Amino acid sequence: MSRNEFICDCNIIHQDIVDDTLNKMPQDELFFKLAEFFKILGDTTRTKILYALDQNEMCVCDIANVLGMSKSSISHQLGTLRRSGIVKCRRQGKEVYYMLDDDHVKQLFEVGVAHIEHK
Amino acid sequence: MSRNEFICDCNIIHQDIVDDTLNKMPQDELFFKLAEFFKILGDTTRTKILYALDQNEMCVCDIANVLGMSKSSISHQLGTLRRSGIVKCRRQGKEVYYMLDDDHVKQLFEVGVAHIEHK
DNA sequence: TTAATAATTGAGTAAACATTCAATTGTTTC
DNA sequence: GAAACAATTGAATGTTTACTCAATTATTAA
Repeated sequence: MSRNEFICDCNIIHQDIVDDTLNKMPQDELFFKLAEFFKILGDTTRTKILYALDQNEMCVCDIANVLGMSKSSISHQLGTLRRSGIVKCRRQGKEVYYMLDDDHVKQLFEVGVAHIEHK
Repeated sequence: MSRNEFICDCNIIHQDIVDDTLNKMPQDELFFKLAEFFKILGDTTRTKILYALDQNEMCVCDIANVLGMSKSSISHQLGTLRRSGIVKCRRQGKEVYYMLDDDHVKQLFEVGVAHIEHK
C-alpha cells in the first residue's frame, strides 16, 4: 500500500506529475526556515519598524514614538527581529540603538510593494 | 501636550530623528497590505504549495499527495492563496487545476533562500 | 550608593489561524 | 435521475502570538 492511500481520500489522479513534483521539492527544513522568515515580515508592527530603521538608526524610545506604541511592545518585537538576524543593536550609555542587519529586507519590501501595486 | 507623551513612558530622546522618520513613513495601509502579503508566505504548508505549483500546475488531489496532507486542508489553503491573488485556478471536469498567478512569488522565494543561506 | 531613566523580560489575555471532521456542492457517467 | 468522486465549506479545537502590565536589569549622574 503506497503512502498516498493513507493520506488522501482519493486516487492519485496524475501519478507522473506528483512524482515529478516530489522529485523537485527541496527538504522540509528549507520550507520551514523560509516560512519562518516570511512570518517575521508578516506583521504590521514589524514591517513599520524595519521600514523606519531603513531610514534612521534609532533607539527603542525613538521607534516607540515613531510608531505610536509602547516601549515594551516595541522591545518585544525588536527581540524577535534580533533573534532572527534581521536587526542588530549597539548599546551607547543608557540607550540601545537598533539598525538593519539584513540586505535582503529592502529587496523583499520592494518586491512586496510591486505585488501590491500591480494587483 | 504632544501626542508622544501619551504613548511613550519616556521623554523623546531624538526629536529630530523621530520627526525625520515620521515624514518618511508611508501610510499605514501600505504596511498593512505588505504585512498581509508576507503573512500569506509565512506558513510552511503554503510555501510548499507555492513551490510545488511553480514546478507543475496541479489539481487539489495531486497537491495533497505531494504534501502528504488532507484534501480539505489543502483546499482551505488554496482558498486563502486564491483570495490574495497569489494563485488562480481553472475547472476541467470534476477537477480544479491550480497555478501561480503572481510573478513576484518566485523572486521573493529566491531572496528568502538567499537570506537563509547567508546567515 | 542612591535616584533616575532606558530597556528587557515574564506572565497573562485576547485574537488570529491551521487543521480536522462532517456536510455540501459541482460535475461526470451509467 | 442516481451513483461516484473531486472539491469546497463551516464549525470546532488546539496552537501561536501580539500586546499589556508589573517587575527587573543596566547604565548614568548626583
